[in-house]
Amino acid sequence: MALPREYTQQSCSVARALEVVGERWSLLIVRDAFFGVRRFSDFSAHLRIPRAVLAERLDFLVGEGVLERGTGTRPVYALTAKGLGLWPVVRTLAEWGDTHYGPRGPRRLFTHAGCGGAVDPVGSCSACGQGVPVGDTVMSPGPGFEAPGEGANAVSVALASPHRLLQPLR
Amino acid sequence: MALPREYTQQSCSVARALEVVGERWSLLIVRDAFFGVRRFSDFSAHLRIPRAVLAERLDFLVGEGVLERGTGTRPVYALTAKGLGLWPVVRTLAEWGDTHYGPRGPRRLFTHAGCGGAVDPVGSCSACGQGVPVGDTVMSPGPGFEAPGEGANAVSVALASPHRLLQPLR
DNA sequence: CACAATGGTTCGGTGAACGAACCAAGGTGT
DNA sequence: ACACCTTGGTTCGTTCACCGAACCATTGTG
Repeated sequence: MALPREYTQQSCSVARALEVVGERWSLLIVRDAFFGVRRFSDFSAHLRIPRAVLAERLDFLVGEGVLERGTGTRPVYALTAKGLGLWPVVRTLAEWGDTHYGPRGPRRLFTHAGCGGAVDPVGSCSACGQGVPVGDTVMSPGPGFEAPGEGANAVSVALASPHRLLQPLR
Repeated sequence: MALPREYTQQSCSVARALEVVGERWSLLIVRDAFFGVRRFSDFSAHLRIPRAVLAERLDFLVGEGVLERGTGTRPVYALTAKGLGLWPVVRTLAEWGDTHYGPRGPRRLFTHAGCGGAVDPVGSCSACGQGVPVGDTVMSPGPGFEAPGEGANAVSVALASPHRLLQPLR
């Protein structure tokens, strides 16, 4: 009963959510999916995560309806509508991390693709006041961003330039 | 180097944040701190967490400046300003959990202590439009709330009625 | 056709989480 | 003042999650 992902005694939505995304690596996989990572090998290369763990996590997230897997032997993984709902979680975590562990300011900036205004964690544009869908959000390197070094993987390199969220990397 | 809480290869604020709060039980401890839980035994009773794990987590969160510990052999634990910054994370997680794993609607409602308006995950009051500090937020049972059963611990019982966030339970 | 890329799966080792037991100090009641 | 209870831990042996290395089958490319 006391399975490592579960919080069986908790009658609480935070616990229910953590049962899905609270395991080690899960939220980083979800984050990468928002950034447009789609392929097993790209998740693996970017996250430097053991392949067995990645496979298990992807399976589980697909099973919970957070991600969906394309067909074939070379499937792509994409966030479902349910998975898209995790953006405020990812974003608020990033903001907190930036504030307290980002000495040079935010690593990523998020702007509205249409008007260029800053998009807040729950998706409002500071310039035009509209709710901005995740897919209309452009992510750019911020002042705290560390450029990929020599020999960095292709995903890190691709994510080092402005890029729409959810846009597949390839 | 590949310590279980760390994500050493990640140049990312989400990863930095998860290094602090991403371990099993940490975010639930933080959640409970928002609810006003202050004592070791109360965290232990409410979370049903192994005591060694709780002690280690509290130590770590204190070390990271998320919580502070009072003096004496019976210390109270309270969120620091840094810890308070995690409220949007906790709240957005709860919202996502409510949406997808709460068949009867939200388990908790959050209202502005002054005017009674609904408070959104980043702290805006829907009635008066003001930013609402966490401590001015009243948490009440919502439609999806499950009342504590027979023999439930005192913390669950205390949290079953409307209560200001951060207000110590005792 | 040969080789590389891809998406896994298996395996043994290490460490985290677990429940049970123990312990020292402080608090409370008689 | 003393005995007992409560509190906040700490220790310990067991189980399992995560890890890195190795292996493998299928597909894609030159």
